[in-house]
Amino acid sequence: MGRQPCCDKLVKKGPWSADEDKKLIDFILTNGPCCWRAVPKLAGLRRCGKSCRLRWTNYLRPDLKRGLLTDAEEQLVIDLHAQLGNRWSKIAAMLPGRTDNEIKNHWNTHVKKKLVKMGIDPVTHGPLHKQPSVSGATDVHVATPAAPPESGDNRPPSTEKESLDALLESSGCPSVTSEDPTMNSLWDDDLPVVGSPWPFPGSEADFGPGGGVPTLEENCDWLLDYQLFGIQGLGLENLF
DNA sequence: AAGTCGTGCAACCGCTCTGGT
DNA sequence: AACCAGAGCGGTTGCACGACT
Repeated sequence: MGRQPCCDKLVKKGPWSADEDKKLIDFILTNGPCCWRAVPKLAGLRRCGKSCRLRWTNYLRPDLKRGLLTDAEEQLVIDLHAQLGNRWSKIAAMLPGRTDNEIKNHWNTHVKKKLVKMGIDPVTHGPLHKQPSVSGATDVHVATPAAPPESGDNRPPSTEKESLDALLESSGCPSVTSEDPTMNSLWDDDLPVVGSPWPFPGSEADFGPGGGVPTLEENCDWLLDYQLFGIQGLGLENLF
């Protein structure tokens, strides 16, 4: 017996229209992000609940940063990937304003190639079997993996928290694994809920100008999108 | 100018995890 | 302990768009 489809076949698929976005935003702002299965029905959308959740978390969330990852962010992604493997949601949790999907895409389209070009295996972060072509190598620092990610459960070993701590310190980031609530919750597998403020101290210092949780001003692109929808005055200020 | 190719990103699919009963 | 439903995650796909020929 096959698995039951998560939603009926009448649901719309493909790109979201501005009107659908507006309905979803309107609903989430009023009711908060909960009960995703019920969201499309209550919001008047012919979409799968899953699709709504994805659209919100990857595109509509007000705390999202837009645009390419900065060098510092990319470096952190590489380091974290060396420690965590393909656990994109965990990696994304360390990069305020970035989504797992965005990081995953960036990894697959940019970083992978970059590492291969440098003769580094993007999976194990060790040297490739082929002799690395030194030409074209950049100054990207690659962490020595505490343990190569294994298929299936690639959770960090018990000493990994300490090694990541040292890693972040050495790369200019403050030690967040022991004091930082976000990092602690990360290791505790108890992440902040979507929509809650990021407890990420000194994020601008960590990620440079424009880093960290975007301010209202920094989200002007996002707000401009809303202006296009003509839905000003929805109480967005309550989200900040 | 037209066609082809490569790249980037949004979105979907299916599996796993988690909490409730 | 077993089962079920919903949520979350990671892999993959498909399309739009720009670069190149």
